[in-house]
Amino acid sequence: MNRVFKALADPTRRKVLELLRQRPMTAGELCEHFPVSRPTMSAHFNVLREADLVDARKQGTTVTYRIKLSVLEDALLGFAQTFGFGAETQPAADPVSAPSKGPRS
Amino acid sequence: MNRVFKALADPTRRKVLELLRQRPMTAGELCEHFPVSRPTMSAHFNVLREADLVDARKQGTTVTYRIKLSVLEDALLGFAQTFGFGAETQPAADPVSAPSKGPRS
DNA sequence: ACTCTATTTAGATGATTAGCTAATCATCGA
DNA sequence: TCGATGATTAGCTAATCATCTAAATAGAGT
Repeated sequence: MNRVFKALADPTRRKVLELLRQRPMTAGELCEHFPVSRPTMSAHFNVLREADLVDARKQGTTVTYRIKLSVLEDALLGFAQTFGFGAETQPAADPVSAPSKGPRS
Repeated sequence: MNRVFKALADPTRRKVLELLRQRPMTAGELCEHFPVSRPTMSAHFNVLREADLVDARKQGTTVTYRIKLSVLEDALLGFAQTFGFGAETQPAADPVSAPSKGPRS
């Protein structure tokens, strides 16, 4: 869980997660949204992957990243509950695990 | 909001917040819970204060820290809502601002 | 096999961070 | 005013971090 908070500490990584919330995206596609080099973005992806916040799937030459919403939810709401707020939750619209959409990890 | 997430990135600071959730505590009192030097803790307090997550009140020679639950809640749940979870919330039990509970200033 | 494209790895650099000790500041009680 | 106590500031080191360029890896198409 420490890794999750560490991962969330960087605004670039938070924005990556927000982009992935809309739909899975390839590394290159994600890179286009940021003014930093590709290797830098790759490093950010690594941090997110080590925090288990995203899933990377290689298809041919491209890598598609997919947010793992449940991991984010568990960390965020688990922590929130420690402080007494955010007790009740509904699983939320999940473009990844939604039926007949993307394959789940 | 970036400062909040930066502040939450350190486990010591997260634990400080959890301690302060129970009741306001003085700097020295908080220090007793951690195996690091007082100046180090003082630096952590600064980070928390700059993130507006705690309020410091000086009374004589001691400084009492108090969590600002609403700031934490806004950041945490605001971010959570970006991802679709944690939509409904109740303000949560607040030992600090609750009437006739903890020693108020 | 060659080449083009997508992505990651290697290696370097400057900035930030967490930690320490020693010193300072501020307040209280005698 | 002096000395003790609680807390912070100053100044340092070691480690981590975000970033870069250049090079390596891995498929796909010709």
